[in-house]
Amino acid sequence: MKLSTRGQYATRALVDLAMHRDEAPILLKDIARRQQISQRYLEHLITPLVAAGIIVSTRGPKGGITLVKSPEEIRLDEVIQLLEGAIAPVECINNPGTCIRSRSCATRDVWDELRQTMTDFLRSVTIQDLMERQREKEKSTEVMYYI
Amino acid sequence: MKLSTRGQYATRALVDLAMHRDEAPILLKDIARRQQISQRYLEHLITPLVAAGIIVSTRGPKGGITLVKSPEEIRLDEVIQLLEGAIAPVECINNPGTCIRSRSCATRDVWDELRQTMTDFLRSVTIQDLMERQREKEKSTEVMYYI
DNA sequence: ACTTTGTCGATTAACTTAATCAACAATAAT
DNA sequence: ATTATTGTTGATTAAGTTAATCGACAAAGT
Repeated sequence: MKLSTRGQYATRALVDLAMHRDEAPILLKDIARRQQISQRYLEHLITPLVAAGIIVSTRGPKGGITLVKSPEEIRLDEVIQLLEGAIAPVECINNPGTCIRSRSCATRDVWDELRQTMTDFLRSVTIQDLMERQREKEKSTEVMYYI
Repeated sequence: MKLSTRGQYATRALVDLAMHRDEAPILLKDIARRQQISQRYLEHLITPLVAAGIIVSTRGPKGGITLVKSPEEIRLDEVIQLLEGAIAPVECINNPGTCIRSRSCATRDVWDELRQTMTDFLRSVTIQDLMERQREKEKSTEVMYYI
């Protein structure tokens, strides 16, 4: 019951992008360094975000990627769905055909309710929320050092 | 973000066991046939359930497995945890040491809230609930045939 | 031209999953 | 006692997935 690194990294990349929005476009290299993600790997995670119109990329010197959808409109369920495919705790939720028991299976109904619960939660969190939480965390850390 | 077949099959096996409780002990062979699970595979899935005291097994003729914990006391979060390990959408939830960002990572906090949301939902569902839902489904199916 | 920066498809090593198999242990029936 | 039945356990394996990495390429600014 794990999220792959694709969803995790893409989320971190988007928060990073939101936090440095005033310096856009941002280099993949910088996101990779700050978020400790392999740049080669990150390149592949960016593609679906561009395709979905969440970010745009510009090549060449002074290029990089830029957040175009506003952070409060980017919800985690969308990010996860884009990077990992449909949220579904079991295969038969998306493809009922893969199991002949689908129509009459009570456990399947419960997995579908679990899917709904997870989706509802993820939909309630935006990149804006994550950015604010991160700012808050960093502020606390400063205070900690101060003490 | 998938449950493995271990959790799915074990859940189905427990519901099957609850539905045939009056005929206990139940043969693994029969559960495997009714639930369309490989018997060889199922053998491995019942071990943790025995270890947790949810079922007991008796060998030899007239043997099989018997539910000893009552169905309304068996919660799905326990079943999933036993078969798949701790519920955690990302590795750093259980092992904060695997990622040095753990202490200062806002996304990690959100994954932990997701874990809590999932756990709460799974804890709210018991094998008894699933058994009743299954009975209800089978009743509806009969009516369907009737029409 | 040349450098910078993103894009894309192919490949790969490591890991996980979902089984399967064989040898074994316990128990009931005869 | 012997035999048939039933669960137990550890080893093995084929297939699939994950998390990268690599190289060749395309676009854009200087």
